[in-house]
Amino acid sequence: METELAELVRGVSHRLRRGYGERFGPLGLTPGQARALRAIADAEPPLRMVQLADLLRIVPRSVTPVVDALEEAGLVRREVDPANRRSTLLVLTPEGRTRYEQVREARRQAAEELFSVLTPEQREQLRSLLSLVEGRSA
Amino acid sequence: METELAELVRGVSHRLRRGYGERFGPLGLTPGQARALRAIADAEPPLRMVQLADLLRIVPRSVTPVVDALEEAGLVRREVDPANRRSTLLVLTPEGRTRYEQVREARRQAAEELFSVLTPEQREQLRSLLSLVEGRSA
DNA sequence: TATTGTTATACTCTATAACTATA
DNA sequence: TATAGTTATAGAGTATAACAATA
Repeated sequence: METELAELVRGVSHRLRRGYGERFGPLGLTPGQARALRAIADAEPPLRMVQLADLLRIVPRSVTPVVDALEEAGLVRREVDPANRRSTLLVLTPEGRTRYEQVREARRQAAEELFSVLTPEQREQLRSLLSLVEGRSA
Repeated sequence: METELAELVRGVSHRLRRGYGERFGPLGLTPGQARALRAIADAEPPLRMVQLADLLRIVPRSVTPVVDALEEAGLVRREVDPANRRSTLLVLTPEGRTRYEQVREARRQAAEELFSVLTPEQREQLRSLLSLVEGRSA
């Protein structure tokens, strides 16, 4: 019973990831990079590396190559925090802003495709149940 | 809206995988190996490599290292299919059977821990909704 | 010619440990 | 001494391409 639930979660997550991969590929981004770009774009004021790690729930070391890729692609700039020279601020470039809009649309399409079989009420139900499992307020 | 759903699925799946990893570690298995062991143990008659790949929804090439690990651990034996010498049959050893029982209990515990916040009715609801998304009969 | 499985290789995501610069 | 980030390294999971053996 619980086992089957677990397998279903795994399956849906797998499909989701695959859908993202296919849609982000043409944008030159992996799902992880797209996710980081989104976090950086939504942040105000600019994020530091540790904060991004927290948001993505990965260790700071694992953030480095992700930001490296975004920086090489010209989407994000690293800036030294004037207030604390140990810290790095992550600033979106104009190209980054444009790409982010495309990422957002790609995400929307992938999620829409996957969850299109559900009615709005069912989606809300699913969202509520998963929120409970995630331990956030439903 | 759909985006948030997607993020929730991702988070729950991540927790699930982490829970499995912690519990399978002492058994000397990665989550992927445990999953393959389960498929092999449940199969009757014995699976061939391609069939296992199909069940796990990965390409045959990716099955090879998983089965390598299970065979090195003495849990599974590769046998040439007498009916088709190109094929490899995957046979569980007695140790494999024992380990599989432990894996099953570990899985059960991990899933129970994660979904314990839900009532039985809510679990059934969640299972039903995810089944719809997975495109199987709810 | 098609199928089964493997060798070789590579990429994504994530982790731990040790180090540098700064506080 | 503690914090922010990096270099170095590793392991899990997955993929494509080329190939051998068999059908």
